[in-house]
Amino acid sequence: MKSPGERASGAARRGAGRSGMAVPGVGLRDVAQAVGVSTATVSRAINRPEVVSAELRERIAAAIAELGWIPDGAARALTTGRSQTIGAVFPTLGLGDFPRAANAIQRHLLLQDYTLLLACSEYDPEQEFRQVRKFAERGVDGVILVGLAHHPELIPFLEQRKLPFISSFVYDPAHHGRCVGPDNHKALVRMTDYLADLGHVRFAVIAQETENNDRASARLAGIRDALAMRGLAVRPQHLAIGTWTIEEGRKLFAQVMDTDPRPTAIVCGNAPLAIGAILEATARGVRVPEDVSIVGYDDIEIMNHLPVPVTTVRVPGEEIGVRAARLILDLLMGREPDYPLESEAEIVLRASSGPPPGAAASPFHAQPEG
Amino acid sequence: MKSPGERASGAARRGAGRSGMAVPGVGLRDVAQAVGVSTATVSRAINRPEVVSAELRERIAAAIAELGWIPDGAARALTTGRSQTIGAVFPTLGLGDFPRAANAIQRHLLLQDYTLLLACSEYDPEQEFRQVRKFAERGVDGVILVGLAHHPELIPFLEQRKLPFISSFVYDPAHHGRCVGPDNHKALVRMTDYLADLGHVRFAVIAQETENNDRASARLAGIRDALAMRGLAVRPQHLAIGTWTIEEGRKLFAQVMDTDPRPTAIVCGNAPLAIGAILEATARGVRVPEDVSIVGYDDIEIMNHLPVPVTTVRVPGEEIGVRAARLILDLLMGREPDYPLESEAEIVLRASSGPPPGAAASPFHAQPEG
DNA sequence: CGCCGTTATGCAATCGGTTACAAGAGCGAG
DNA sequence: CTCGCTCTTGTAACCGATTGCATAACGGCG
Repeated sequence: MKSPGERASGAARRGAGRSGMAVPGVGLRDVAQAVGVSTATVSRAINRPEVVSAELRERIAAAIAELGWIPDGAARALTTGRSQTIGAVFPTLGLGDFPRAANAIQRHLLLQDYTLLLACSEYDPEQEFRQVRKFAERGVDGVILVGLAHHPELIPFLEQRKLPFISSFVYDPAHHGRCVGPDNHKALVRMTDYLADLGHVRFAVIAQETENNDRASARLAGIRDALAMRGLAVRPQHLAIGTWTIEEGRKLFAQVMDTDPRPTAIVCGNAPLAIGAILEATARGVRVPEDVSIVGYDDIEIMNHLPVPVTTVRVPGEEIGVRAARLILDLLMGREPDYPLESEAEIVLRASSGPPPGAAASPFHAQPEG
Repeated sequence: MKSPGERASGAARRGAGRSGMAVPGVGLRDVAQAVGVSTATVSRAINRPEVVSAELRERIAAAIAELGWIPDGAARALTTGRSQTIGAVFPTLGLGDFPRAANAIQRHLLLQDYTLLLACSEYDPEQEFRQVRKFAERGVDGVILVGLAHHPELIPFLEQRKLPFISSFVYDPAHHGRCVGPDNHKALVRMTDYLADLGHVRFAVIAQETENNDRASARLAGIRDALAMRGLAVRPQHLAIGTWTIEEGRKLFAQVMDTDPRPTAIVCGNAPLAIGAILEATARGVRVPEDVSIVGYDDIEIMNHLPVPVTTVRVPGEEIGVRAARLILDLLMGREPDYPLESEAEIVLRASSGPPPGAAASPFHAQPEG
């Protein structure tokens, strides 16, 4: 047996070599040996260059480049206790601003030398919890969730393990510092007010299932609360709940329009539903906005290009993604965030909304408040 | 100094505790101690349950649940040389079937206890390479790329490190076993043949930049080759290259239609371009397909719901995702894939394509070949 | 000329599991 | 009763980096 002092160099030590290593055969030891210094010095040259003499630093850098060495993340994670990794669980990547935000998170994390682990829950809290446990196992340093409603054991799990986490796509003052996004309730209050100010009184709502989806639920509540302020409410037959496909939007549009009295304004809870509603309307010869106003949520590109461009709530997905990344890192480092956590959900006015049928077109009807 | 034998239990040993650990204060040692066995036994109970007696296995499982222990991925990765992690670099998540495929990959990997690291290259080979290097640093066991065209150093880098990798969304017999997806060339040959069989001779193409994008480039080549077989070609003024937005689709549609002679068929290289073309056509009062046929690529939901439903190439994103996940794992394990690697790109006929203006409508014109 | 503070570097323990090898227990056969 | 085999479990080295502490080199100062 060799004494500890005379360990063979990495390259020689591992024969056929385990597969799966970052750089088969090249380890920190080999770099150290090549330069003629200890591994400690090489390690310091990487992590705290200022404590290593300039000349040595250069020789080490040269050797690293020469050997093509890449530090082993697992070993590093083991000693430092940080994996430089953040996990995010999104409901899906096929809806609204989620892909944009995911991309933004990933890009921003990379700038700070962090890597993103991404998973989808498909709106199922069980699955979300499973994904988060997997992340914990992989040793993520923090977790980005979507929304505030989760599996009952999820938050305790994260807290017990002291894993920092934030909620995105949602802002709630009660959770300040732990969430970034728009205030969904406020956004739909404003949208509803805008429509009501145009004179609408018969509102229909086409929205996603609100169970396990606090954002959808906040939007619905926003509509209801804004209407209630004016003594109005959504008739049961004007409330249609479904998924997030265009197909569904068409179906639900038909459903709420086949009622008496008909609604004069339809608020859609997500982009595909709004697209479906608009397309079904044009297909049926229902004029938008003359016969019925239709508004959506999420301003994806097509909203502005449909036969009738759609009035919608614009959620700044890119901004939310970047802030989510910043916030989780700040939380991790114990820094105080110095940027707003609430994103403004802007109401983008387009042709799909107008005064209700029969109302005198006011000369200045299309100005939303604030 | 303590002798090795009398190491304190994990919980007691670490005082204030490093942050960032999966389960602060609970380690394999604590589980072992709780059950009164060695760490080796606990480890075996997890990894090779069959060698541990049933009774003990149960007590260990109970203790693990009791203590809420989760194995530390970094430590495990360090010793085993595998991180149970796969990295994927997609061009973007905002186009076509990419989100669907990403989701499918992730879901399938999770079933096999693997975790997905996801990044986007934004069609920039430099960035793709950077992301892959980052993945190598994180110790991924394999890499899933999109397409066959990459940074010149990317493949050598992966090969040098013996990192298994595959290309997705592309099938090329020359790379059999290392790619999954449709044959882009073949798909567009078929689409072009279909249009030519309808009687079209003046083709326009609206497509993405082909530099750094071998799939777009294969599609373009498919169109050209199919036309050449009939002695036809795309006029320079009928070839418009752009990005992948609806806006761009509208612009390029206008561009190729403002020519003389006009094309009678327009082949679009991706979904947003096709959507833009269709919408611009209806906006301008150009009748589809009476005045011009328009076909697309990727069958995302909206293609079937536009004012004129779009004939398009359906790429099975879900299937590609699942197969990509399977293939990279098979490669990793040295297993032979027992499922097809080439995905059929189906041509979905819809209302946007028909005979060219002036042609006698054949009674049976809309049947594509095999 | 010797003492001491700096600065640069090396030594070796350590992170938390995994696994080769050793060792003990139990059992049937000779 | 002993030998040898199988079945379980324990011992301890090891993965590849990080980092507290020790040490060496150097220079300034009294």
